[in-house]
Amino acid sequence: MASTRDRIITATNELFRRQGYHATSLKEISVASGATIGSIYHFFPGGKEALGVAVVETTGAIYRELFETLVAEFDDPATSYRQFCLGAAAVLVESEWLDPCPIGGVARETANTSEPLRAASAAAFDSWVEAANAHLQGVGVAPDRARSLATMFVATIEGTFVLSRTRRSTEPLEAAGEHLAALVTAALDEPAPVDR
Amino acid sequence: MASTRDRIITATNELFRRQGYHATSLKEISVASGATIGSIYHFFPGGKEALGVAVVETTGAIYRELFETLVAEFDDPATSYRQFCLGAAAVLVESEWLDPCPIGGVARETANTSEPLRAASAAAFDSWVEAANAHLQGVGVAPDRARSLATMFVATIEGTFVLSRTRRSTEPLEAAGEHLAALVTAALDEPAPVDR
DNA sequence: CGCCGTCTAGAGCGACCGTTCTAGGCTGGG
DNA sequence: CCCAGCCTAGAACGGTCGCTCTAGACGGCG
Repeated sequence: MASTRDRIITATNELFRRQGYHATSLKEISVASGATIGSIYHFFPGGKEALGVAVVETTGAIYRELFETLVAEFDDPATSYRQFCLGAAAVLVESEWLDPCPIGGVARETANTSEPLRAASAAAFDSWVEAANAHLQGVGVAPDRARSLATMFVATIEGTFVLSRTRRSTEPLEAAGEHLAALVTAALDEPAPVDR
Repeated sequence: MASTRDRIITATNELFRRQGYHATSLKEISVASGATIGSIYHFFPGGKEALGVAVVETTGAIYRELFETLVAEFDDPATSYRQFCLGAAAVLVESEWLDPCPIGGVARETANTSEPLRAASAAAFDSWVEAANAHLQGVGVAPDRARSLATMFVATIEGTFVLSRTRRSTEPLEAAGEHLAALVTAALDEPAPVDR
């Protein structure tokens, strides 16, 4: 059985994915994790906000690793990004439309009301952009273009999560996979900037 | 002075943009709008949920019109989408990082917990996709490709809002503007599908 | 065995939540 | 002038929130 701390984080992660930050109470987390309120405050003396930061940091690191392993499975870079979207679509359907990413929700709810949570979310997003940037540069995309495309990738993924989940359709993720693949292919074909 | 009902909706819209659905209380809405709790329940007998639906529907319609007028200002379609992103970036900075779109937050918070709010959010997103779809087909993009690109556009916009706001940077919106413009240009150049 | 730091247990705090209720002002038509 | 209607006012409800506190269970080490 996982440690109490890990169970608290895992349970909180799932509750955030289902209903977000503010709609999730410590009592719910207590019940779902099998830990008492006292245990939660023992491991996270900063209360709900500190627990939220820990969840964001943990999930951010896991997803970064997931991206890196998943993207390394394909020889063609464009295929990697398309498959990433299709994989996310499968997760979305299997989980019955749980948000694949608890961080997006936390970020949206707290970007103007909690600096610790905003900063933790920004750091997670930054690490993903950096991972995609490194991958794109590794396959030959010019540096400035790679960073811009990496940012676009992370933003589009987050946006398609919202759209697909709200509309109960994998169509946005499939469309994003195709268009992101096209952008990657274009960036590989013509490494020079295409500014107007 | 605007009608009480309108003031309630406007105030709620702004509070949702700042802090989301669950973090906004009826008391806050009452103070911000200058209407009493009794008035809120008079105009929205369904309570907070019904008020949320009204806000989503109102904002959804306004933004659809905004898109249509804004996109008609430019002759080159690619420029329209780039300018849309740049305009959103300006709004974001001017409002000191208020979420430009209350619907995305509401959708993310309630997609699995309130069917009326989920349905209203989905309808708003659908109407935007339809507006972009109509615009793209109007400038000569093939139907299936136009719909896919329109979906990608709405998803990317929502995603860049989250990323830009969380990171306190307009960079994601600027990157999205460039890449969306490139996708539109490509769709105009080669109307045939580019599937692998 | 006895001790101590780590972790768990659960009652209880004040504050605030969404909601309901009754009563009173205000306005336009008879 | 009166009165019926729509709208406002604000107290009050039960419930739940995040959080604090004290007490005890557990296990490794001297």
